Formats: sequence, C-alpha cells, structure tokens
Amino acid sequence: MGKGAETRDRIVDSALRLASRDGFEGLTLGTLSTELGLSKSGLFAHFGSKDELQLQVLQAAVNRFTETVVRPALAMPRGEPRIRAFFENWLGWANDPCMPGGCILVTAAVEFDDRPGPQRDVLAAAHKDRVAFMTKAARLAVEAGHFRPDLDLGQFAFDMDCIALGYHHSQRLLRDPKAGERARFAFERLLAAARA
Amino acid sequence: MGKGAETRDRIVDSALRLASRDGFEGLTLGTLSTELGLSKSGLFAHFGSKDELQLQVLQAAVNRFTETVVRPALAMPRGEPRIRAFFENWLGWANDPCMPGGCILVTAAVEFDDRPGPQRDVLAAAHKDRVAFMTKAARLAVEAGHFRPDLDLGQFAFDMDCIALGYHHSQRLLRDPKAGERARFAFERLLAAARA
DNA sequence: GACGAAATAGCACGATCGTTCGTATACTGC
DNA sequence: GCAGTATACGAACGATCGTGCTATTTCGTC
Repeated sequence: MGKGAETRDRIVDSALRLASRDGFEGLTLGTLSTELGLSKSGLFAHFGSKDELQLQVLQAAVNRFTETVVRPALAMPRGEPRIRAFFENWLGWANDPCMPGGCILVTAAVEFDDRPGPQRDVLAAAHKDRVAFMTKAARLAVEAGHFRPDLDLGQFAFDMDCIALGYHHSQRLLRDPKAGERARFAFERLLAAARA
Repeated sequence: MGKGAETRDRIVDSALRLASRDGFEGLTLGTLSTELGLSKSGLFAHFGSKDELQLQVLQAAVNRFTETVVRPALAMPRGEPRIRAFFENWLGWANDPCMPGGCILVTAAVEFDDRPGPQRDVLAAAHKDRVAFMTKAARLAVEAGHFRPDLDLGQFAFDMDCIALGYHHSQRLLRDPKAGERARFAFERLLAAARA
C-alpha cells in the first residue's frame, strides 16, 4: 500500500469516528485535518470534494459492517446458530469503540434519507443487502429444519431489523441499561415464533 | 396572541419542516429567514441564539406529537382500542406532511444523542414519556382483561417502539411500499402474544 | 395624533465552511 | 544525479455561519 492510500485510510478512519458523533454534515474538513495533524488542503487533495469524502467514509462503514457483523456470522453453521451470531454481532457493532457516536449507518440513514444522491444510494443498497442476508439466513434455517417451512422470510428480516434499531435508539438516547436485555428477549421470542 | 408570538409560531412551523429534511444542524438562520421573507437579524431577535431556536422547535415537535398521536388515542376506550389507535396515529405521524423529512424526533434523537445539553434532555424526556404512556396503556389493557396479567409491560412498550422505529426506517430510506404492512403484521402479532 | 414599546430591518463582525492554486518536499525509475 | 510523479503545505478565495449593534417601522394606548 502506497503512502497515499495509507494516509487516506487514516483519514477515513478518523472521519468514521467523527461522523458517528457529529453526523456527516457536522464532519468538516477543518476539524478532521486538525485532528489528524494534516493541512486542510492536503487532506482535501485526497478526495477532491466533501461529497467524495462522505462517500468513501460511507463505503468504509459498509465494508466494516460486513467484516465485523456479517462475515463472522458466515463462519457459523447455517440455520439458527448463524442467525444468533449475526444478531449478537450486530448488537456489539452498535457499541464498537471505533464509532463512539453509535452506528454510523443509522446516523447516515437519517441524514441522507431525504437527499437523493450517491450517498443515499449506497445506504439503501447496504440496507437491502442486510435484509437480503437475513432473508437468506432465515431460508437456510427453514431448510435446516430449524424454522417452520411456512415462515414469512421477509417479515422475519423486518422484525430483526426493528429490534436492532430499537436497541440502538434505546441505548444511545436513553442509555437504558436494560436495552440489551429487552432486545435479546424480543429476539428470543422472534426465534421461538419462527421455530418449527 | 400578539404579533410577536404569531411570527414566532410561523418561524417554528417552517423550522420544523426544514429540520425534518436537513436536520437541526442543517437548519440555518439564513435559509429559514429567506424562506419566510424575514431578515436574518429580525428572525434571530425572536430567539437570541440558535440553541434556543432548536429547543423551541424541539419542544414544538414534542407538543405536536402529543396533540397528533397521544391525545386522540386518549379519546379511545382504555385497553386494546387505545393502544391500536396510538399505534396507527404513530404510523401516520411519520408521514405527516408538515414534516416532509420524516419524524423529526427520530432525526433529532440521532443528532443529539451524543451531545449532552438541553436538546438531548428534552428528547430523552419525550422518549421516556412515550414509553411511560405505552406502559400505562398496557397496564390499563391488563386491568381491562384484554391482556394477560403477567405481561411484561416495559417489554411491551419496547417492542412497540421497535416496530415504529423499524417502520420509519424502512419507509424513509427504502421507500418500501410493504413497510406499513410489515409493521402492522408485527404489531398484530405483538397484540396476540399479549392477549389473555 | 403623539408616544412608548414591540417588532423588524440593516449592516458589520469574526469564524469557519468547502475549494482553488501555486509551491515545496519526498519518493520513483532511469 | 536527474526527471517526473506523488504527496503535503500555506495562503487565499467567496460564501455562509451565528451573533451583536443601531435604526427604522409597526402597533397599542392614551
């Protein structure tokens, strides 16, 4: 990896942290360059525009989600174990120390959901991928005999999404110490209802 | 109502609309004053600081939620009917034309959840109020014999919150036409599980 | 109709925003 | 050792940010 790519990685890394706290609009080149000990123009040269920086940060976040949440789940056996692992990783992801302001995908989704553009597209695609992953995981669980054959797969994915989102909200805004317990309880009930 | 209060109301009204689209940080005095045909300083004089403007907008949003979602539900008979009404109003609220960017409380929650201050406090209080309302509504449903006596009231409130949040997310980011259907299905299942 | 108060406008401020440009330094292959 | 490219810097741009002052207009009251 050349020096340029290395610096760019450092920038994106820092930007992820800042954006999770202050949002993507609150993330400014000035703050970011100061934090990194770079000049504003030197930093800017790596991206050419703030839009492009936002996009790269977004893409990095999506990749990191895949790496942290999806991939380890894929290492688990198909069916319920994989779904459980995915869910647990997801809860952990919301408290990942590299994103002190909470899941950056949630932040970005709220910020960009009304602004058509590449940022929105990346986010929507990532969300669809996530739903598709859950849907497929549920199908595999059906095939493995863990879940009922007549389970509504899309609904199952939607329900999981709801729980994760609710956990995140409750955790970040209310700092509710029971958030994890509540989310896991809801998840267990969801699993129980899905089982054969 | 004096002219000052009237203008202030117009400002807050416009600000609600803008903030739901662009967030509270994206909401600027310049844009707002232009939109309203006011001078920036004239607008500013009504609040004294941007913080104060944000606070009043936030408070207005909370009041409007109470008026639009909570109050009509209170007019319904205790128990399941009231809970159903609350939920339906809530889904409707997320598409309220006076907030074209989606529920402003969600926007604000994501934006302020890491920034200690009065804004965060107002939001957290509003969330707690909402949870408290749902908890109480569930207790009344138990007393009315609609719900099981051993129902975990807090969990029920958490579950409702999750569904509403998931609906909002799915609706705004993915424009998923099935979002309403999914949310209502999840809600019906929640009700079924809560019934005696 | 005059007067005091309330409401709004005008203008300027320092700071910061994203962006541009010319330049200096470091690394690469010849 | 030199040419050429990659990388970073510094200074400056116009725009806009929130905010402070001072006029000016509008309004309710006598």
